[in-house]
Amino acid sequence: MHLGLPDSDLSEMRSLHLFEDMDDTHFGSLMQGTYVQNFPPQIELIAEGDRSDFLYVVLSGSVELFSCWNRRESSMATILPVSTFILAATIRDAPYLMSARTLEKSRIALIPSQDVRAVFDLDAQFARAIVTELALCYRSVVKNTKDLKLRTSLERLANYLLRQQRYSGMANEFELRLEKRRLASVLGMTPENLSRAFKNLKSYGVRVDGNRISITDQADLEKFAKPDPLIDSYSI
Amino acid sequence: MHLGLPDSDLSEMRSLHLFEDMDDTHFGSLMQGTYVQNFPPQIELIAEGDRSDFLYVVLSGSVELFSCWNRRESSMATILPVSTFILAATIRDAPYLMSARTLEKSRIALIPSQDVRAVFDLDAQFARAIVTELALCYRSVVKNTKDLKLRTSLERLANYLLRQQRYSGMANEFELRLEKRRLASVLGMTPENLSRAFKNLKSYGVRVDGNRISITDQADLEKFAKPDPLIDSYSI
DNA sequence: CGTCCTTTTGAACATTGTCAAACACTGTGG
DNA sequence: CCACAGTGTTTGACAATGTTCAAAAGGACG
Repeated sequence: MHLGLPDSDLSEMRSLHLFEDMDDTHFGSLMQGTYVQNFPPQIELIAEGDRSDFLYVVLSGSVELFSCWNRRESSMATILPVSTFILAATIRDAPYLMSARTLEKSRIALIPSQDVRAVFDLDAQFARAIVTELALCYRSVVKNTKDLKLRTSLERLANYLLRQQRYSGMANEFELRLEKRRLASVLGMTPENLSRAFKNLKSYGVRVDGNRISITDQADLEKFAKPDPLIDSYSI
Repeated sequence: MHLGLPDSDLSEMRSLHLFEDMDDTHFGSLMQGTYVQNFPPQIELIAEGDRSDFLYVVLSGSVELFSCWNRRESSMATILPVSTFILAATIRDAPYLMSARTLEKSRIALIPSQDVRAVFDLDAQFARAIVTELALCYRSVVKNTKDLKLRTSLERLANYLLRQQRYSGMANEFELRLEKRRLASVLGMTPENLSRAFKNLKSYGVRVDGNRISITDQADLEKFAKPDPLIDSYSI
């Protein structure tokens, strides 16, 4: 028997772009089959190749999307609250292309994929929101591809730091929100190479102390990194 | 004064997945502002950063999507008839992330972006088709990212050849449909490196004669390439 | 035939990955 | 409190991979 979600979860879900403008009834029927669960860290939520039975929403904590091939693994993205993941597989009713694991203790909602597809056909606002969201995801993957193909690993790291700095309100000092080994994988390099890359950035005014980064010469770092809105912006 | 499109163009556009199931009236109003043009080879159709005023459809010929940063250029995709490109930018009304140029003499339709967005809200079938198409595009970029991050350039080339072979009906001999320098850029390597990579694949049963590829030891090549549907399939 | 462009080749170089070991940090259990 | 194991990070030496530059070879085309 399904008991329904707590109001706090419901209102949090409702505030997501994806569900914001949709009809109350439709939101209700979407939530009917939805359940919310707490997961400990390092739990594998889905494996690539699995059938896409659910659309996932991270309510708190964080989730890593990663992929494997031939005993190699690569970190593809980090999902922070509140956002969905694995939307495209849900839409296409196709197997997941990426695996997902919790990075920390996380509260996660699972919405049955077939309900998402059904409500899509009923609710034009919801359809509009899904398309907008999906187009954003698409563009963020394209930016990532440009980052990978047009930049060296040192340039990728420099631009990553500038993006994180912007995220932290342009402070000269901020914390890496990712383990270094995971950051290395995100940037498409080995941990050893990342360690050396940090050293190389010293000459452009980057100090590193554990997870604490300080940018001592903003102009110099930017001159080297050459950030570009068509690669490094979040929202455009 | 707009004269309307020739019937042959109209029916070709209509046969696109994107427009197949939509209402006649809506298709008509979408086509009203659309015009079709023939372009010579090597014409730059759009530049990254431009406002996304049109959704493009390649009716014949071919188009390369590419990106630039810091005087470097990378080939992102090749668009073959009949398909659209730059859909996500159109949906989000955001600047293009990629530039596009014709590779050969091409016939191309331009649909005003605002009309696409307007008809999206009127026609549920069309909305559904756009989401499905966009999800497919998203997944193909994700696969490309996995290819780039999880494989060496030699492995990428080997799997590219296997994909092309499948595209050519599993023939043991087929033609590269891309200039080698362009293929190198698509695969994220230099032309020199590609040339050497072809040589290295000799030991896995790959013969190269100009643009003609023959695979003399299928099993051996596959054993090396380890193709994976979650990276190398077109449609899943 | 000469010109332009692509492709190939060679050699030097730069970057990145691998492996092994040292180091640092964390939390556990004595 | 300390010793210890476990994990993540850094370092060094080396190997593999990829790039750059220069030059030669091959094709397409006027």
